[in-house]
This record gives sequence, structure tokens and C-alpha cells, in this order.
Amino acid sequence: MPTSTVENYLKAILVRSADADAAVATGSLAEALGVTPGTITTMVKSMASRGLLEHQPREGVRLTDSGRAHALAVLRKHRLVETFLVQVLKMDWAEVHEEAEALEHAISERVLLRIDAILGHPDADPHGDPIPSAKSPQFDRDSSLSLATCEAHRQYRVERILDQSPSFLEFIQRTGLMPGSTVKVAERDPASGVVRCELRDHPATLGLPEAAKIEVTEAAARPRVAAEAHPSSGSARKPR
Amino acid sequence: MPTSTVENYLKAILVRSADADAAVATGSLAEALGVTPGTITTMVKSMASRGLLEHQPREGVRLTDSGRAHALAVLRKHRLVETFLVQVLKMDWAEVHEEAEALEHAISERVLLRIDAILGHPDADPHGDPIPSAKSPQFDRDSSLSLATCEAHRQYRVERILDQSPSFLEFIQRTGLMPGSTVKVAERDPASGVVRCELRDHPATLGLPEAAKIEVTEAAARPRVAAEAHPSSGSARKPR
DNA sequence: ATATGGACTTTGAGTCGTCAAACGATTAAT
DNA sequence: ATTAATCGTTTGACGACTCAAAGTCCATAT
Repeated sequence: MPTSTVENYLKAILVRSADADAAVATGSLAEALGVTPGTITTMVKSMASRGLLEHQPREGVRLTDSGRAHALAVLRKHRLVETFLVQVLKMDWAEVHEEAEALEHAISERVLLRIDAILGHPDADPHGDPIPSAKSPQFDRDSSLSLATCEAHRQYRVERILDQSPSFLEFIQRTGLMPGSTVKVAERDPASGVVRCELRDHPATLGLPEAAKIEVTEAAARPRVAAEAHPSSGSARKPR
Repeated sequence: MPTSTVENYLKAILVRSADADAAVATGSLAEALGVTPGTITTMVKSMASRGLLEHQPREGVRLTDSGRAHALAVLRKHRLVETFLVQVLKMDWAEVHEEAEALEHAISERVLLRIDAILGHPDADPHGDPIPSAKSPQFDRDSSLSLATCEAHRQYRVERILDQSPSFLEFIQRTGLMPGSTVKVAERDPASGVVRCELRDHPATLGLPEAAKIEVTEAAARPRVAAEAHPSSGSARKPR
């Protein structure tokens, strides 16, 4: 049974290795996990010896099948817990990430199953991040359209917020840019680095790097976010 | 911030020191926590140096006010979580103890407040153990009447089950002896060590040590932990 | 081609929680 | 009162995780 530290390492590697089978640089892990590079080397060696990943010294790290499976399980827990905290415990959208960070290591499979059932087997968490499913643990990072890249003057639908920091999430909430909302880019000025948007009834302004963290799809596309807390309502989109 | 290991030590000491201000023997802690006596000595010294308890070498251990406060907070978390798992997640009565054992160290005060509110500020968990309140953290172990000591041929109400082991709880559940149910001792035979009871519609037989783990009150008595005599029978022992 | 800078690894050390085994203290029994 | 038995403490060690600082590798700029 991996410790919660190891689980965090796995998760960090997974979310950094979604695209391609490129190795993940140990330096980026040190960054992400807030430890020194030496610590990463040590841990990575020990995890390699446990068969969770492969380590190409001086090049990077790649999850094995077993490591990836563990990592997906942790990610699934994290995202289901986040969804649960928002929909059932009515907690604030912006603060659940940190809570889930702790809970994901303490929740048993039994509890997770109950939560999943109560939520009606959602396939995305409140930030629009996909919830890896128990049976089909694909981890998709598909849609590459964001407010930084989409066309101007067209309606888009916010699908996903690629940043968990409370301050950013609070900004999103304040301006109504949560997943599910409809938005149009009014103007994008590379010179000033400013993106101006139109929401339903008000405008919003943000920087280009920030706009890139807001994934969108064409307004017509089918919704992806978890259903409103009602297990019974016909929105269980993932029935098997 | 105490680690979860320290929290477990605190909890173990608290539940063993409810009666009197007698010191808790380190040996009983080793037993309870499943570690060697030497480990207890070591940990206890470190906790003493942090002001969580006082250690009389070769005699035992006593919580300080600060230690007791921490311990009560952990116990409160544990019992609220248990209640939540049963009432909201509809989990099995007999298995929630182990789940709560892990969750109690991962749940933040914020989440706890939401859980408490959703449950309507209960004052006992599904096993009848009192939930220390946020404001009045008294820890009572009053009622000393059990199926091993109560009078025969009189109606009693089960208040509390003093054993968290799944197998015992499953037995309780199977025979319908859960807190809130009504029971009468039909016969108690010290020679054979057997207690025979009558439930609403069927009999039950158990050993004396087991009977002692089932706390009861006179059937007429109002729910043990004070307060508004809400006639909403059944299991919701404390609305509001 | 070689020197420099940046990324990674190694080394030595520290904390926490744990064990086994040797050692002391206290109590109970002769 | 001396001895046993029991209970508690000490000691030395280890695994997991971490750091700081010294060492190594390698790409590239001159």
C-alpha cells in the first residue's frame, strides 16, 4: 500500500505526463511538490524499485502500468471528493481542492463507491476536470481550445478550469466563468496581453496566461460537467 | 499541529481516563495501540515535552487541559464522521468505525461544521457514544446500567454499545439490539454466564461480558443526554 | 575545444514512529 | 527479607521522508 506521500508523487507525475510518453523531468516534480531536487531523486529511486515507475537518470521518469493505475485511482478519489464537497456538503467551489487533497488519502474504496453513487456517477468535477472512471481509466486531456486560443465574437461554453489555486477560482466564481457558463471573446490584444470577454450580462477582463487556463468548447457541444446533486434526475450520464 | 499518530495516542488516553483522575498505565496504551511498551514510553515522553500530558514514570500518564482538548476534538470528529457515514452515505452500521478511524485525521474544521449542520447537531453517534460538543466539551461516561446489571423482567432502552469491533456490531444488528431499541432481560444465569433477553418480537442470547457492553436505561427515561424532549421517536435522537 | 551554467545525483545528516532486546523498579510470594 | 514475576524504561537500530551542500553530467557559447 503506497503511503500518502507516494500517492502525491504518483499524482504529480500523472498530471504532468498526460501528453505523449515523454519522460517527466524530476525538476518539475521538485517544483510541484515543494521539495528539493535531491529528495525527488531519492523518492523516485525507491518508487522505481517498487515497480511504480521507471527512472532514466538525468532524463526523467515514466509511470509503469501499475503506477499509472494507482495514480488514476488517487485522481479519481480526489475529483469525486471535490464534487461531493461542493454538491452534497455545499462547500465553496474555491476551497474544496485543499480539502480533497487531504481526504483523497483517507477515503476507502467502500466510501468512494457510496459517494460516486450518490452523485450519480459524474464524469467531471466542479472545475471541469474529468473523473477517471473505475472501469475505463483513460485519462483524457483532449480539448485544447481556451479563451486564449478560441475565435473572437463567437459563443463558447466553459468546460474546465486548469488551475486549482483558491485565488484564481475565486476570480472565476466572481466573474461567473465557471464550467457550464457561456462566454464570448470580445477582444484579444497580444500587445497588452489582455483578453476582454462578454458573459451573459457583463464583461470580464483577464490576462492571456489566465485566459489560457480556461478551456472552452463551441457553445453547441454537449455538456460535460457533473449533474446537479440529484441522483434520480435523468442526468446520470455514465451508466455502466 | 499533532500528527495523526499523536491524535490516536490522545484519543486512546482519553477514553481510558474518563473515570477519575487516575493515571493511565502505559501498558494499556501499548495494548490498545498495538505497539511495543518501549514505543509508548518514547512517544509519551515526546508528548509530555509538548505539553499534551504529564508522565509519572512507572506510574502512568494524565492528559493536560490542552491534551484533553485536542483529544476531545478528535473524538468529536470521529463520532460525527461515523454518524455521517451511516445517515448520509447509508453505510453499514458495523463498518463505519474503521472508516472513521482514518477520516478523523483528514477532515478539516470547515468540513466538520458542514457535517454537523447537515446532521442537525446530533449528540450521540450510531453506537450511542456521546459526541463531545464544540462548546461544552464534557465527556460523560455516566449511565452504568447494562444488560449485565439491570433488573430482569423490566423494559429497558438500549442507549449505547461499548464495543466497536465489526463482528460484535454485526451481532447487535442481527439481533436488533441497536441503540433505541427496547429490551427485557428474561433470565440471567451467572453459573453458565448466559443472558437471555426478549426483544420486541424475538429472543436473544448472549454471554455476560457481552451483555456488559450494552448500556441501557429504564424504558421510560428520556433520552440520556438532556435537552428538548422532542417526541420524534425512532432514531433521530436529537433534532435541531 | 573547452569552459560555463544549469539540471540532476550523491552524500551526510536529521526527524518521526517504530521494534527487539537489555536493563531497572515494584510488587507479591515465599 | 530475599527472590521472582511483572511492568516499565533504555538503548541501538531501522525505514520513510526530508534537507543542505558537494559532486557530476552535458549542452552550448564562445
